[in-house]
Amino acid sequence: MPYSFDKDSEAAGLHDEFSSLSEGEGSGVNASVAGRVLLRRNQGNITFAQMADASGTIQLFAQSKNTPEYEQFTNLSLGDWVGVKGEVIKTKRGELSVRVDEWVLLAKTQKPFPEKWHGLSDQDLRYRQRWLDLWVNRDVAATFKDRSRIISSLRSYLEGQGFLEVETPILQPLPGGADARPFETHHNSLDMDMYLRVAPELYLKRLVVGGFEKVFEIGRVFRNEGLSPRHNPEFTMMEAYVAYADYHDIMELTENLICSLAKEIHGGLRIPARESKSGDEKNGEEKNNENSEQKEINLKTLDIKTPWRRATIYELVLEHCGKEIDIDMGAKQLAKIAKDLGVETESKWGAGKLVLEIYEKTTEPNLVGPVFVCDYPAEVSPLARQHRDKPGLVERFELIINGNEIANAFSELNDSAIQAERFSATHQDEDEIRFDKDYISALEYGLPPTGGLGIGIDRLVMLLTGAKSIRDVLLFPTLKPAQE
RNA sequence: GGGUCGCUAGCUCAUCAGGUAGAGCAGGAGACUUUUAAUCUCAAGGUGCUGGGUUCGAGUCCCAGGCGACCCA
Repeated sequence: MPYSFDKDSEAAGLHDEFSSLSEGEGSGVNASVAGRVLLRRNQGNITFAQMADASGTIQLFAQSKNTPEYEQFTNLSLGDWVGVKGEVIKTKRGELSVRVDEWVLLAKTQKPFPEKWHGLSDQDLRYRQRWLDLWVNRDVAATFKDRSRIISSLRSYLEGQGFLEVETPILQPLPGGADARPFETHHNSLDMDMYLRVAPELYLKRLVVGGFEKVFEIGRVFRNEGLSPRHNPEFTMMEAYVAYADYHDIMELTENLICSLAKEIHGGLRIPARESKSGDEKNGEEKNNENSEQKEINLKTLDIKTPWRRATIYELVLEHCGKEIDIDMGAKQLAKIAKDLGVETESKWGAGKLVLEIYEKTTEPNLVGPVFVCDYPAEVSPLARQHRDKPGLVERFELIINGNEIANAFSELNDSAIQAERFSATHQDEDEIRFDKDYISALEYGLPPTGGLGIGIDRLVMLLTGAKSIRDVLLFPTLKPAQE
């Protein structure tokens, strides 16, 4: 079999170029295409095959009288790779085709391809044999093309804003920057334990200390936690830091960035909307009794027109539960309010944790957004800077769109002494592994006022493509090995 | 970690109440000169996720385990 093939046309390109041919007409133009045979219909001295390449599908039209080795062509298996050269024609039934004047088998499939009509639907097999899923379920391939476009647009947007893209350590001596369980590993020749990063945050801020005023990183982070439709142990994070900026500036950056991506992917600010996970369950049952067209209508779009709402946790909780809460109330009173609202609490929790828990349990699940949820308790935000007006709070926001947490950001804490205290106050039960002396030392050299932003790329892709599970935006989601 | 559902031919699915499994497509052989999931004929294809148990007899019932999906923590 050949080592290369001289392909000059893509399936989709041929459809664009020759759509105006009329039935039975030849274009007089020769094309060479290559791809996989996905369907074959033998008809005596004539054979039709549907061939797919990365761009789409095109019909191949072979005839015994002018297709060399016609017999072998009629014996092609579904899944075989072929290269074909011939005139672009439209058949009597109006199907654009490449007439097989020359052809070559490029690779043979040794295993049967999935069924041509029902395809591959077993989720397990689809994830484990993604190479088949990509051919058989073409919308899967489309999602990953969108993912690539989103990341590429994100990168060029930030570069256009003057950001410098950097790479920081994935192997870290201390797992910092997020409250998550790390994966542990060991470096043999240094004979030291190391951790796969849970976030790049602390290194990126070191770089702002180093004078890079606008930096960002897109990279894999690892969290040793459970799997779910929204969690994978390794996922992709984008973090960006802007010197001299505060969280208000970051809200603007975030809004502009995401709108620019939505326009790139959808041509506007209407994005696919999923039914929110809570509350719709019962309605869903009623809807299921109706026909499937009704379901289609339920696939709404969400208009993310700007400006996006900015509201504090306290305003939002008041709106959704009618309860006023405040960080000044103290743990006792907040615990009582939590109890009234049916939120379970633990006695060791402080006021900040209680506020967060009340918000997360009663209010967050009902938010659709886009909304910037602002001003978290300091107690649960050890890397964010204290609020300029309100003691006990920090200048931090999370962005909710379509019921999903898309971004987390703050005015960065740049006071080394306060940061040292926060490190000590959190994770008391985990020894000193979270106390990053080296980072404190960097802060002692002076971090200018800085705004930072983190966006989970997988969730962003889910948002923009309408994917229901994170596994649908990861080519190879984490799975247990199949039984041998 | 808990609950629910699933696992039968390469793929997609059947098998009613327990009686040693059936179809479509794919793969093989053949027919057919414009098909669109082409059609038609013929033959072949199975360690029923694994391991135990109940039973004369288990894909089916029971227990344990594996993997996956969804929900909950």
